[in-house]
Amino acid sequence: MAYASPLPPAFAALADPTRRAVLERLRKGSKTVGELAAGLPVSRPAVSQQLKVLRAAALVTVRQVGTRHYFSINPATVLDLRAYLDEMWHDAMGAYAKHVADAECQRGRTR
Amino acid sequence: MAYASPLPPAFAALADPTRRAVLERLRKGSKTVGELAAGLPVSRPAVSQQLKVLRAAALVTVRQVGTRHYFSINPATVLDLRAYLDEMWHDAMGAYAKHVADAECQRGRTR
DNA sequence: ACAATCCGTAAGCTATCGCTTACCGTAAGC
DNA sequence: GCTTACGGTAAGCGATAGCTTACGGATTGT
Repeated sequence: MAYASPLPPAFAALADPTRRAVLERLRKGSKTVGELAAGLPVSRPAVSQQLKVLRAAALVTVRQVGTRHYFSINPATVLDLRAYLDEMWHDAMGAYAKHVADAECQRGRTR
Repeated sequence: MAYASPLPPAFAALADPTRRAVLERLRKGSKTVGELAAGLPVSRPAVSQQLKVLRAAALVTVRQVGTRHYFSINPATVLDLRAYLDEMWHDAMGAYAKHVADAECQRGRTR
């Protein structure tokens, strides 16, 4: 519990291919806006806008050095998303086990 | 590795609030379309369309009994998403550690 | 055979998303 | 002080997402 508030924007942020491509390029370390845009098929302002979304979702953080803005992945939010999916997986497995058990019980009764 | 192909639609599917609400109601066990729609602020066809998206993303499975369609969470895909985020978290932590080490080295050199 | 239940699909509309171009502010270098 | 590099923001546009209503197909029960 207590994962309600900040996660929806994070999941929404992960929906866009460009944003996922940005995150992929940040996995190995921080990069500037220009560096990111150079390796992507969209313009620099587009990357800047997507970084704004990623920052609002707390998926990345910025570190400014002169005029350069170095963006990095925020591991905490990634961990929160992972935990949310972990709980969902756990619940789904539990529900599946219960379903199988019920079916087994049903077979026993009608045997 | 090997998580490239099916995950993008799954992440995109998790972006919509209605679809996340559907998944939330499936955590405790399978439900029919009508049952899901009854607890949501949208129409039944809307739920049906969202279930189609979730099914295409392999996030849910269907089990048909007569005219009823029981939907359940597909734990395998949830696990795949979790693993992807796990790797991303791991890489991001590694990059951060390397960054800290470099900064430390830099301080030592200029001291 | 007929009525009722359950659900998927088609058509259409509105809102939002993501991109581009153009512009402006800020910090470093000569 | 002026120029150059770097990047955030505004305006505008085309494409897409998600919803609604209306319809049709399939199964169950009488």
